[in-house]
Amino acid sequence: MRKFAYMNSKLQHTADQLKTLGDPVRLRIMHALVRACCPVCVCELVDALKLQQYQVSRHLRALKKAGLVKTDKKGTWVYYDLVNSSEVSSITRCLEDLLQGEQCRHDIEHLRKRLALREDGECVVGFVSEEKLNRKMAECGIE
Amino acid sequence: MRKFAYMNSKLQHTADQLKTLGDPVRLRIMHALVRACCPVCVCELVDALKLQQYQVSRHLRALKKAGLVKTDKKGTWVYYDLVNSSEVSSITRCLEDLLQGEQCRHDIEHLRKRLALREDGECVVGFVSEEKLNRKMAECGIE
DNA sequence: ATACTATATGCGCAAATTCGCATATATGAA
DNA sequence: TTCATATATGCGAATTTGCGCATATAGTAT
Repeated sequence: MRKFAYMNSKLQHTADQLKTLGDPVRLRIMHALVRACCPVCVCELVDALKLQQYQVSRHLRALKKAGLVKTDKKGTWVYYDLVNSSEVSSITRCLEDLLQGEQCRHDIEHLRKRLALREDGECVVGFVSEEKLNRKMAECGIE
Repeated sequence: MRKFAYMNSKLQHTADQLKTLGDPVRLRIMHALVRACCPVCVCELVDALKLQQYQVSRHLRALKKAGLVKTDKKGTWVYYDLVNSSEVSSITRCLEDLLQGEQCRHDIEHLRKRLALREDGECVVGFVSEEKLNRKMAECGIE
């Protein structure tokens, strides 16, 4: 970002947030967090979105810098969640409108399977293969 | 924008729109259009936002490319207005939330004065000085 | 201590964006 | 035609961004 007269103003802050959202991967991450309705850790997002770990990590950092997500570290795992503010709520409401329909359906489906691997609501495995995911789902009798 | 596997998808389209909005000047333009509740021409925006003509023109082009605004040419004047779609409505609703309060208040105030110079709802002057604007407002007994 | 795993980040390159300046285009008037 | 005005845009330099690769950091377990 360049220097503007109104740098650091709320207007600039809002612009930064929207600009940060202006990326397909970050939209997918935000959408996943909205739909998950709970904090999600990096490895779960990596599996759900089928991206490289460094990609997810870096995009999450951008979202955090923009004040859109917050972190909660639990041991080795870092859980990301939407910031709880009227500002971010307005944005996520808009995203739900814009991303409705078929968009990101695969992400949400994969995320659902991945979250099923949790124990006591906590992530207990790292990056996981597609096969393991499906095996686990079969075991649980889920779909 | 770079090439993605999902280039040209609706997801990319949404990302493009949000990215386009991720600029203070473009936010001010969008906000002005929302508040104006009517098509506004370039010279009116230039006066309202106190920016260079080429700046406003180029930002408007970006907004148009992103499918956020549309144009209606009447003689030399080109009127810009918000695109009428559920998509854009969702976005403008969000912007109203995010930009509420003191933000862009000056823009709206200036725009109001500038629109008072219209005759029969049409723009009849080009770029106008601050003094002329205030004189006209005084004549009209407005404010 | 070592090994393993989850997450974060430094580096470098290529592509994209922004901005100011100048100028082009287009419409209307004299 | 010529002039004036409203709008759009080509150019080039500086900045920013996204990505891949490799690696660093940090927590856990043995």
